[in-house]
Amino acid sequence: MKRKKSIRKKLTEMYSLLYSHFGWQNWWPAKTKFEVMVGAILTQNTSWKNVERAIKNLRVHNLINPFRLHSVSDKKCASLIKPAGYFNVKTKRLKNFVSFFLRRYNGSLKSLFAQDLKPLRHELLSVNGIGQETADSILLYAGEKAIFVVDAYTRRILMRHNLINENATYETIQNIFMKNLPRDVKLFNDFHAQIVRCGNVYCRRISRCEKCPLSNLK
DNA sequence: GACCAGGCACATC
DNA sequence: GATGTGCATGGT
Repeated sequence: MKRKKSIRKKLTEMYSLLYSHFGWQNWWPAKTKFEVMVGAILTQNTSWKNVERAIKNLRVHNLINPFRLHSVSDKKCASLIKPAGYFNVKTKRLKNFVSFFLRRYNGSLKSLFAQDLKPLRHELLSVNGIGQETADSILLYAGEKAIFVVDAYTRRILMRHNLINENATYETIQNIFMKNLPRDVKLFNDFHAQIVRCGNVYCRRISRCEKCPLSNLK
């Protein structure tokens, strides 16, 4: 109980320090919910800068739309998302996801996100190319469901502050946030955004960095 | 030129 | 289950 209380305190303090330093992050950086989902796939193991170029290309060709993206050729799609890397794999993943979205929900965001969190997460994970982080990004940032996204930054920051060890699983890390914070979509949204911002702006290593707003975190 | 980036699936042991 | 590997561009 004591342990749990201290984790809760540490997380709260962490968010408070980040928020004071960076301000509200206004995530996810996308124009539409569908674009959030596309971006979530494109950003797999890739820097956001490169994803932005890919998304821009898709926008120019009017392909940020499930029906049009579904009918474009693989070759064309791959050429447009090339800057995001892994373009052949990601073309397949985008197509897999869009096929699922059209087949199961007729391309309707409303029906997709009318589903409850748990079954929808399960469904998303059954799509080849959508893993836990991608599914959770879609659920939180497009679906506005209260689930915490775990990524490389999240793992690193928790390790840096001794809240996990290096072999902690995705689920373990996710539970640290989910079980110690109020289930608040806005908080989950901005907390994860702050973590990414902090990782991008300051150090990317496990060791602490002096400029980091969390450097004085006890 | 090496190393890394907001992963994931698949093969192999 | 754990561990290794392929996928690929662009920045540092």
